[in-house]
Amino acid sequence: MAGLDLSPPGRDGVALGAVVVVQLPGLELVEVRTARREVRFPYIPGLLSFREAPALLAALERVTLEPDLLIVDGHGLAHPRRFGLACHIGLLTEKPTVGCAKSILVGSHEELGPEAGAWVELVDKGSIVGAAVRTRASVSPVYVSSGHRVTLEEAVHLVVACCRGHRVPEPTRLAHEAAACRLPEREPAPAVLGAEA
DNA sequence: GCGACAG
DNA sequence: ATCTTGTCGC
Repeated sequence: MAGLDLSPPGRDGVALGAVVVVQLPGLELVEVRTARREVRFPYIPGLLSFREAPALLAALERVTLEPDLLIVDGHGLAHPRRFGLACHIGLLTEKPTVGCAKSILVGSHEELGPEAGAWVELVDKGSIVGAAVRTRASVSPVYVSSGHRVTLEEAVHLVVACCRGHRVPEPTRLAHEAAACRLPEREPAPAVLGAEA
């Protein structure tokens, strides 16, 4: 699976899109790619795709492995038009995609259990659009929603499965580090015939 | 009209 | 996203 994130644009308007590929179930880091790109579109709640998708797609084009799933730092269905950044990325890449945001854009939810793994539905205008998920005890939840070709339940379980003691799932956290130039680019290890045996 | 509002 | 120190708790 892969995590995607974008650095805030610098004063020159250039941002760094980052993709990290990790391997389940151990979450070993196998590839890190970034792409510099000028970001012109302003941040407007609900229109994040137009600002972030180009740089993220540019970074994705540099990835040589074929991640089976993408985790995006933003919402999928949990969006006013039910089509957040995770939906755009998923549709354009044709890959199963999960949205995992750190705050709510639309919807509300009941209290959820304090233990890691607890979750409740996120509801907007009568529709279940996502879930509030406790990725770690004693921290505020993250907000998970389907981006593309995943059910909400699958999305929740995947996010829970790739958390390692932090509030944010590991692919997203590592992508954030890479976008901040704190994690160097990495080539995937060359595949050697018979090496898997 | 007013407030809320991913990153 | 950023502005921002120390502090409380595991």
